[in-house]
Amino acid sequence: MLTNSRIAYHRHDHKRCINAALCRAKELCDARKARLTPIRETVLKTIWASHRPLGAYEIVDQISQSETSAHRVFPPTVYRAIQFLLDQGLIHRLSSLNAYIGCPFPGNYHSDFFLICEQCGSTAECSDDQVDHAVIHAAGRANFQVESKVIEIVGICPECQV
Amino acid sequence: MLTNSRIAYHRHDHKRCINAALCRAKELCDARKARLTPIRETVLKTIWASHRPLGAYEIVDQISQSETSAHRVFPPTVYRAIQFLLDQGLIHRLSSLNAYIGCPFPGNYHSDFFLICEQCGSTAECSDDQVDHAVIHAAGRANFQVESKVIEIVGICPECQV
DNA sequence: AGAAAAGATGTTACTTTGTATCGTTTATTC
DNA sequence: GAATAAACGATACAAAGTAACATCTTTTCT
Ligand SMILES: [Zn+2]
Ligand SMILES: [Zn+2]
Ligand SMILES: [Zn+2]
Ligand SMILES: [Zn+2]
Repeated sequence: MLTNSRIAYHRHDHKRCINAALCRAKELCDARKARLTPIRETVLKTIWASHRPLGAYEIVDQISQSETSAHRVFPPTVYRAIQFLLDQGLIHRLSSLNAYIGCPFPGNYHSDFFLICEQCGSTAECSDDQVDHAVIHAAGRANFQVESKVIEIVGICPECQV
Repeated sequence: MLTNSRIAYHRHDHKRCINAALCRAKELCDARKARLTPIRETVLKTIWASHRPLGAYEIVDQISQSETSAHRVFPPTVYRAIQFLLDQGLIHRLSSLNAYIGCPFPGNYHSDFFLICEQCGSTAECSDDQVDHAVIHAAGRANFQVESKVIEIVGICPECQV
């Protein structure tokens, strides 16, 4: 099972997460000749501010209030950056929260699911063959051909358990 | 595996689905001393008009335009009915679509997931122990304690496959 | 039966999330 | 360097969901 749960749910040097994510994003965009423009990078950095999913308008507010950005930023600008980052697989959308979170393993194709802590909000991403197989097998019994899946698990993370 | 996929994706006498759902709803609400009021029943019937998930405002429009309802119905009225039906387990919400669908097996506790056809929109509900176990097991490896899950699979239903 | 409490609905106004559109700017291509 | 494509700024709007309050209905208690 591929997961960032060991990091996401525990004390760690989060600057390294941010740096790694930004570096990897540049690499991938370079390789794909996709343009990681300043706003797109700012949005990505804002989303990576923590391991908690961030709403689009929270991103708008964060960026508008930050020192670095001279002027206010408008929703369509942020949504366009979000769309780009989704297309590049650099972030994911959590449907059950209407929020966005950075992908810890972009590039490597993975069919992922999310563990969302209802206490602290921290969210880990996982990729597990057994879950995939179970879903595809169950769908197959209904003669249903799987294209994509949304799997979002809500519960209590190791740090928040008594 | 418990599922209504045999029915939902194929020609069938859908009036029986509707009748069964309404009957079962009355039974359950009676047993629980919950009040299945006229609006609540109308909303349930409207959602059960097909096996395709229906948005809240589509429900508002359907009911407002129907002969039977004298006057226009407002969003909060519908949302309150939706909340009641969700609480009673008579319908489910599909987060990835912002839409609602009738539950084919209310009463029996089931941890369910959905197979959403991207062609025709028809959606089946499934409940499968292997999927449950795979998810709980994967979460367990991250020391994550599962409370609830959102599993929505998008793909092609048997009828829509070439 | 009648009063009081609880539950449900009607209505207005509002919040949150996400887009269509159009004009302008910046980068790429020829 | 002109033409084309891509990205951004800004306004306005659509879609999904809710807060608040008045009114009406049902249930409960005396
Ligand atoms: Zn981190
Ligand atoms: Zn937690
Ligand atoms: Zn049916
Ligand atoms: Zn179909």
